[in-house]
Amino acid sequence: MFRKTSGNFFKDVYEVVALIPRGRVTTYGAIAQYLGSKQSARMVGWALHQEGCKAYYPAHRVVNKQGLLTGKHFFAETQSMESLLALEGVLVQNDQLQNFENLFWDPCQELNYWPLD
DNA sequence: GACATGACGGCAG
DNA sequence: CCTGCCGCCATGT
Repeated sequence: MFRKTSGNFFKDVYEVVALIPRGRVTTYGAIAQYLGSKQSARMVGWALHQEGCKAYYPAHRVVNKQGLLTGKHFFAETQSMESLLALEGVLVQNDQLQNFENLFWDPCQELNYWPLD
């Protein structure tokens, strides 16, 4: 289940993102850590770029460690991250998540799995 | 097959 | 406090 990166990195990212509860958000680093490679946060963002812009899954719930919407630029204006998040009750101001630490959803914690690290 | 790049993050200077 | 570099993995040229 917790298979490491074996070409399924995208799949794993997709899987984790899909598990993000509505109205909550997570970070690239958190997902990367959950996948066992906390240092490959870049890959997470890259993975989202592959399928994220298609709006097939809530990529808008994934932000950077600062709670900043770094990827909003890749969303269509009609479905901007801010709007989508706002619909879920998540307040965003100037690309910055409000009350971010309270909305933060850590897969390692919520999924009851802690990497051996 | 090699080099450059990307929605990041942590640490060093 | 701010700037810069390295690491990580997969994709594109």
